[in-house]
Amino acid sequence: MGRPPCCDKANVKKGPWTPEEDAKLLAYTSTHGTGNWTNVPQRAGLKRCGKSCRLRYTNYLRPNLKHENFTQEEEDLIVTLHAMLGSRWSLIANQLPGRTDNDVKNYWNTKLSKKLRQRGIDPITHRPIADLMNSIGALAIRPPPQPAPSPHASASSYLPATSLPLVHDVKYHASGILQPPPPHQHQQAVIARVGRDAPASPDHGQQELKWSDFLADDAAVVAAAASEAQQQVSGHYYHDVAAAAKVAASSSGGGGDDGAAAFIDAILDCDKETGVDQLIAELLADPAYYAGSSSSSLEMGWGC
DNA sequence: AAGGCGGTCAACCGCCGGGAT
DNA sequence: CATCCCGGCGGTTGACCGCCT
Repeated sequence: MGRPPCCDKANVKKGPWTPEEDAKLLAYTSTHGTGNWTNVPQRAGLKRCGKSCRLRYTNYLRPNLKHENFTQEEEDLIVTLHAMLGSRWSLIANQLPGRTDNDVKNYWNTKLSKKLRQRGIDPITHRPIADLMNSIGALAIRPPPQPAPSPHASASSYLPATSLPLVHDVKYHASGILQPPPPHQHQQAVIARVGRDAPASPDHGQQELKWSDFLADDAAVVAAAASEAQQQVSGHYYHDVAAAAKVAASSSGGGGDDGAAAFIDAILDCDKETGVDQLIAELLADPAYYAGSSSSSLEMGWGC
């Protein structure tokens, strides 16, 4: 059973907001602030649901919102963050000052996902569609699971083949939109910006980034994925995040934004708990990993 | 000129987490 | 501890607009 409606639907206006309604809402919020949305319609003289008022304010009327088109830099950041965070639009929007989660979500659904598809990238996994098709084909003909690996077996046996790059996926889609600079510099620059570009949080009701909120879920997914070596796609996704966080941590020099730092710390903690940190360390030490990544960009035809 | 069609985006819906009681 | 209520979130819808035939 879901929550009961927050207001009497029969007496509530729906649909597009009129300039008069906007003016009333703005006048109210400018003098009384934005607390307790349930009471706002009544006090502001609006026949709207409180929820509708909140949405109108946060998505359209709120000060400092940008209403112009997304810049190339913003596009790049959205794609990169989507690869790391998935459809956690509010988290992504937090990294784009003046943009709302609704803005980012709409822009992704209407423009960016298509753009990626046109470039041969699957917008859900952020991997080359050709690689995905290869993976599906490989899974279909893969022999039954082998007995448990020996204690000396390389951790990379749990990881995707080198033809399925890990953290480099971030570079993939980013460079699909931007003119790609040299791989490692670009990769670090984009990821490091997640911390640097955190909003200045002009109001006192600063919304603290809760990066760790989603980590538990992802870690659970990863743990399951790690236990099933065949489930390479989801495992791969987590490695993207963890490895990207390591890159960000190493490039940030340890200081910087609290939210991003907490995010990175939480990921590193998860790494230790799940043993993924060991896997990544071994992976990064494997020359084949780099060889695989460099060829992938060329395969995409974007030529660095 | 008009109807069809697809793209865009504001707004709504229902679920969830967390604080208050 | 259970329940209620609120704010927040992601997914979805539908109105509007421009382009094409």
